[in-house]
Amino acid sequence: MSTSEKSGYHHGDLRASLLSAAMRMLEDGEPFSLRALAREAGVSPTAPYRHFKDRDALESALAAQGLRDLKADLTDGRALPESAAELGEFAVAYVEFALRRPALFRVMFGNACDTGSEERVQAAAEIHDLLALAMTRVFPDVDADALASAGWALAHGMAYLYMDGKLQAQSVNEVGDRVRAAFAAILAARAD
Amino acid sequence: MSTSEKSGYHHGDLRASLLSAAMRMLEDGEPFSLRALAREAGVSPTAPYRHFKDRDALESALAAQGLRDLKADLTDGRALPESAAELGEFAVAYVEFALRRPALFRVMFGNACDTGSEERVQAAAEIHDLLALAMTRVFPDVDADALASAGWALAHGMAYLYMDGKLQAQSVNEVGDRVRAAFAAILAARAD
DNA sequence: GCGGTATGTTTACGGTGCTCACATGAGCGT
DNA sequence: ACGCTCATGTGAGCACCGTAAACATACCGC
Repeated sequence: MSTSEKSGYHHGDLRASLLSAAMRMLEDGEPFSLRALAREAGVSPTAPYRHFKDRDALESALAAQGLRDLKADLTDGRALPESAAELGEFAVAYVEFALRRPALFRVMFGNACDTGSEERVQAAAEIHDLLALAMTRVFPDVDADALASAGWALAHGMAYLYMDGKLQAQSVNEVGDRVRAAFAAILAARAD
Repeated sequence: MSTSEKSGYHHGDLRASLLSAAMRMLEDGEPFSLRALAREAGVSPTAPYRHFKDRDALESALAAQGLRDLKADLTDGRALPESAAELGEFAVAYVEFALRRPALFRVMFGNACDTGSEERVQAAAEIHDLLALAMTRVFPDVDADALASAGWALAHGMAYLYMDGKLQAQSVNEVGDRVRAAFAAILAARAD
């Protein structure tokens, strides 16, 4: 019945077990290996290959899940931004997601994502559309593509700079403040 | 005399050979391993450990060199930006560096850089100062720290998004145009 | 019940980073 | 010129990794 059911030889729901073990390891900051996942699931080292062609395939599944989680973070309990301030909160949520689950974030964005995984490209497209929609809602007058790229890049860049320690802050709250401040500052700057 | 001098047992300038071999591999897109570097230098697999404590130490040396190269790209043959447009060119140069040498760029920025390498932290600080200086020159009226972070994050984010295929373009020139457009768009957007 | 197939196992290969004990030889003080 | 020392390079070996091929099991439709 449940995923914890074990019938001896057959695991029952190995694919899901592998994914959730991988997710847990990513969030615990442990590096994960296919063999470690197999160990965790109590299964032989090569069993994962029955469910994933190779490591990349498993990572793509993780990435897709992560992208869906990120989208949920950005939409649940929050209306689409209507003002610059709300847009800033959007960015804060984006960066906080990255800082809360940095290893997952790297898996989600940190490679060329060569269209191999259908669910992954779709999840990525949804994020892209969501961000573009948010930007154009708030600033309908400006070149939509360029502005959407700029907004995404700003949040994405701050996420990476804090994840990688190039920018530093005492707490997650402080990071949030800095992200808000950065958004406000660049919107206040006038290109004359 | 030159570094190609070999006296049999002793290599002569192994440290430099390892670094330049690693740099070449990074730029050729090959993944590099300490053992591969040793092979390249015609030396035993463990010889590199006489010059680098571990892989991270070697990567830190590469990162430091990369950061110096990036700084040179941003300063040589270019005055410090005086206008928003020149600031955009600054960002374009930053992104083009990342796209020209993506693997190196990841080594430079893609980890927590735990202050282990003196030359690395200094090189990183110089980049940081340079970018902050550029931003505050152009926009002296706005919160300097926040604006510097925003400008850096914008360029950094665009670099990553294009490197990782989340944004796409036909050519490097087109990427440059998009970066300029993104800068222009966000500077044109008004927080009301 | 039977057979095909999805799933898991075993064994094996070549690669990795890294450690430790050992070999070499360049440079220095005498 | 001699001999020591110590930086540099070697070799064997460990524990891992991703992946492939051949084999074992047991679930499911006929």
